[in-house]
Amino acid sequence: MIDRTVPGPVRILLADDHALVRRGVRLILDGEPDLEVVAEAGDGAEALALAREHRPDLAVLDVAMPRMTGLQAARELSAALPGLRLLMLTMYDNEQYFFEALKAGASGYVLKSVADRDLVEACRSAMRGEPFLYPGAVTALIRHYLDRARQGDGVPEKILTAREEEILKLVAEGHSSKEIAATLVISVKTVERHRANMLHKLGMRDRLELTRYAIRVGLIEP
Amino acid sequence: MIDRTVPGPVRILLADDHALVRRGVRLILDGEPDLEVVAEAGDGAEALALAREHRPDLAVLDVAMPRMTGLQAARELSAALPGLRLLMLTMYDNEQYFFEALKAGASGYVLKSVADRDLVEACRSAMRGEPFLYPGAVTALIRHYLDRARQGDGVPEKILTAREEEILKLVAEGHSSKEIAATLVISVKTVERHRANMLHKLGMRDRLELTRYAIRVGLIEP
DNA sequence: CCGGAGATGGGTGGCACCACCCATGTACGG
DNA sequence: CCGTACATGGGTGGTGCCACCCATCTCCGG
Repeated sequence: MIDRTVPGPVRILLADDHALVRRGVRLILDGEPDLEVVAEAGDGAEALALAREHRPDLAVLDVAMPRMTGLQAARELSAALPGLRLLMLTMYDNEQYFFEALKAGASGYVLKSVADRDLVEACRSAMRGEPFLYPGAVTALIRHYLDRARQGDGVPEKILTAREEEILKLVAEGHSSKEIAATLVISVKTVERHRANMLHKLGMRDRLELTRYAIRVGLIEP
Repeated sequence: MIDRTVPGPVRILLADDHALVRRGVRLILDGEPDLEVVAEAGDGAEALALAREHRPDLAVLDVAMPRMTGLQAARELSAALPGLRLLMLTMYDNEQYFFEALKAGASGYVLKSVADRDLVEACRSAMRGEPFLYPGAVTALIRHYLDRARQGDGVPEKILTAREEEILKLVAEGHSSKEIAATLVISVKTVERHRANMLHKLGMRDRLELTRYAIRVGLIEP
């Protein structure tokens, strides 16, 4: 554990599939004396590898990345490097994914559209162990709390399981049940079973609606 | 017209809905002595207004922006400010889109994923009146040229007809052929005919791909 | 230790989608 | 005035999606 009483700069791992965004984030963060980007990853898998290598203090992760999403990466990183702080960076102000991010162990959630204003502060908050919530997230949090208080029931519950999300991603990318079954080495019926469960859970009618949902929540790009 | 024989820095209008991307692009461009960002817009409409106000030499436009897409903005800007150079910035390496950009009057097309490397060079190419094409675009261009050379016909022209676009919108919103037929007061077969024509034109396989296409080009929201 | 949740797999049937085939009418430009 | 593009409509057949039904196995928590 790094001795935070005599702090050097916070060592940051940056993961985003767009070099341009990485460049912007790096310039913003490296402009601060107490923050330093030590590694850049272009996808979730690379982030995981680089985190193991560089042991950063903080990981700033894009939610939507190829191969492994930022949320999956966050879960893996949490498990692999327990002391690591996590900050999610996203294009979409989506309530569901905001809660997923918190559950995946993220300390904060910053919208790309306002990131130039909030990002540095979010990093510092994360390192102090405090959550950082952009204003829209606070609104979502309050609305969600009120909703549950009104209905009187329990925790937000994860809408989709990890396996379902995996299959949703493939469905939304346009793969047929047969293709997905081949990819995951399971039967077509199981793929259809998962897809049917998702349709039921989300109150949707077909894979087209699932696709738009996946795009909305940032699981895939159009 | 500015006198390019005694050039000051190229005055650039930057339009992207993500402040973070704008920040990155601005830092990259302002780091060059011959380039200067004079205005930033968060969407296409704002870009149009700022272009009228600042009369920049070059506009760097994100393809996907809220309210008015970069392509729409490019067309409007071309019409409003004939001398203006245009450079499109995009997340998607999509052939169709790339040709739309060229048709909208863009001098170049740069992928965000490689923009930190290519962007400055693309700006200078645009100001010299030369096209800038990232390698993938060159490949697409050659393939397209060969396709047309083989078939012996002319310019790409408008991809979809007005009626097709109308039907695409409904398809992408998730309506079935029967519903669309009822809405437009035509037969189911005609709807299917139009849809099949679109699939053929765009080289796609099913309505799911059509949906993503519609989202990409800003015809509908996810 | 048992119940629930999750992942796995199978069968049947209806319907939408999609790829082929065919045709007619209109409008516009060479 | 004729060809081409566009919109219209019909038929046939294959395949995938989706809604139902059924089951087994594992894992975790009460």
